Amino acid sequence: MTVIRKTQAQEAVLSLLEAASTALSADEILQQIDVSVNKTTVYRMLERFVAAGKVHFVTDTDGKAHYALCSSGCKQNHTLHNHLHFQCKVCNQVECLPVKLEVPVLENYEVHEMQFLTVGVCPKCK
Amino acid sequence: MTVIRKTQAQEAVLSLLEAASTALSADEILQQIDVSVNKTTVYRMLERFVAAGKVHFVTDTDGKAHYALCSSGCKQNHTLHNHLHFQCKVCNQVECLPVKLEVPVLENYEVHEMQFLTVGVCPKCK
DNA sequence: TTGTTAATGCAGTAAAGTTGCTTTAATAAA
DNA sequence: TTTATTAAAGCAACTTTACTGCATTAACAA
Repeated sequence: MTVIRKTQAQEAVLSLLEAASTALSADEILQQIDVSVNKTTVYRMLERFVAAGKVHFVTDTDGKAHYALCSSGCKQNHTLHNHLHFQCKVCNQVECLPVKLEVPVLENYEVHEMQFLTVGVCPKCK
Repeated sequence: MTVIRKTQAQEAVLSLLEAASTALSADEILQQIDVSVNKTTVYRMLERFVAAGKVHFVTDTDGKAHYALCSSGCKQNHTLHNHLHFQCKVCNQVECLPVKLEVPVLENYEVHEMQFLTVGVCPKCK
């Protein structure tokens, strides 16, 4: 396994994700970050974090990916993220909800990941 | 409500979706359709079908939308599609699974839609 | 048969993300 | 502390998916 180096950019992105109350898109990260980082760098970084199991993402209905730190309970069953996400149609933010869904075993299927998304209007935007 | 007219292109897309065993992307529809239809037309058509509740879609992890006909059991609880989908990492196909997930009521959230996606390797590709 | 307007086609555009390649800098080794 | 290695960053060009505006065509109701 290749080592992940402690760079200014990576630390900045990680602390952004830590402080965030919602799952951030690459775009949101680029807007909110206080150090100068290239777009490609952010994408590659997130890719590494996901591969390392530090971060997971959900793709919203518009096809945009939103990234969030993996919490302790986040991937209980191996690397599966069986918790619910919510996408607000008004503010376009996506958040992880502390709600786990039970999924029956899918005979003959090999399941690696899960992305459970609910869509509507969040409490703030109602 | 505006009327949906019975055009050659729309009938062709609908019968493609009917015959399909997987949820089709706009691209797959364009490749498989036997009449000459413009890309934009397909997108607008699908948009209409979704608005009319005839069709639903799931966005895969890569951000691409896959469309499937709504079956009778598809939207029992109003317009929610609380069944599971499966995206195969090998053949990149997405299918509707006859598995419904129970979602607890989300206090203070207004839920309009759901997209439940599992990702891995399908029986055919194993 | 005709008028209305839903649906189509075309061209151009936009957003999200990726690729190839070079350069920089974090870290291990000397 | 210096040097070597290579992970990470930066830049520019590109791909894919999808959308927009506008002109044209063709369902279908009257």
